[in-house]
Amino acid sequence: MQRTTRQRTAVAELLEHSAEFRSAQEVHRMLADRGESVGLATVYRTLQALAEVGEVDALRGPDGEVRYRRCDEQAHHHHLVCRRCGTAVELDAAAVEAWSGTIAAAHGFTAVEHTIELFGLCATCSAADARA
Amino acid sequence: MQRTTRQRTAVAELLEHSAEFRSAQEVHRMLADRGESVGLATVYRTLQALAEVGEVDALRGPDGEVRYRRCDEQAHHHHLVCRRCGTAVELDAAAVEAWSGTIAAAHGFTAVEHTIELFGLCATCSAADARA
DNA sequence: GACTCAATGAGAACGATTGTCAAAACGGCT
DNA sequence: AGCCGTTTTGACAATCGTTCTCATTGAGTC
Ligand SMILES: [Zn+2]
Ligand SMILES: [Zn+2]
Ligand SMILES: [Zn+2]
Ligand SMILES: [Zn+2]
Repeated sequence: MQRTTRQRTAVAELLEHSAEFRSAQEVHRMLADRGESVGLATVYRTLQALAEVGEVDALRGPDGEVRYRRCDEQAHHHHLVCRRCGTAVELDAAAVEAWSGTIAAAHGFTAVEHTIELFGLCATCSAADARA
Repeated sequence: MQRTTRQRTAVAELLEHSAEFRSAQEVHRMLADRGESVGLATVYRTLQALAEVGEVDALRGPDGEVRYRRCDEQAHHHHLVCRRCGTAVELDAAAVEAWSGTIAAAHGFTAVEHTIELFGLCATCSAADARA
């Protein structure tokens, strides 16, 4: 049976209060800074578990690192993510979904999945950039 | 100045005759098997260079590996890729392009880029799977 | 052929992620 | 509270893709 441990609680807690996408390494470091140190391997395991259950969303950034975040929307959706600070906007892309399904079928592909994410600089980070 | 070497020719040549997305590691192995051995570092450098110039398209598969392939379409486009054999279909997604641009602007994001790729099993691989 | 400088490649270094396994900690039970 | 079987943890090693280093090689030029 699934047990409730200090570590799992700490990780879930952190994501709960974070609006940005965070990598396992970041979570690990942030918890350490906060004095709630959790083993790196455990952070990875916990995040993956949460993602599998659908508790959190996972996506691979342009740099190849996988990032996680707890989304409001439970259903399938995509994101517009700030590549600087990780802030994300949840997108409902019904039109795009339909498009991908149709295209795939038209080419005889099965078991189709898709990766649709938008990366940019959020308003805040854009402003900061302009000032610099 | 850019020099023409046996290695660069070999890599370009291989991509030229391959319809599938190939990773650097795969290219390196394939060349070795074919007797045209090229250093791994060189393969990486060459593929990246080709990608930068737009000679080939690069995309990161679900497993995190970057794959390259020479596409017919020179303009910006996306793909429907077989996650088994790497075969790819080039997609013209004007509608999706417009969508991503509009969405991004609506949220105040700048310098927006997008990742839009579809992965599945091509007709051939689907059939092979069913038989097994 | 001689010279110069880009290119190569073997191997080390890297950074993210996964595997290992003995020790620590839950949770149910008494 | 104390026991116990099972789950979890975490320090550390191992993987894996990719990048870096730097001595050696070779393309292009005269
Ligand atoms: Zn930002
Ligand atoms: Zn979708
Ligand atoms: Zn296939
Ligand atoms: Zn596009």
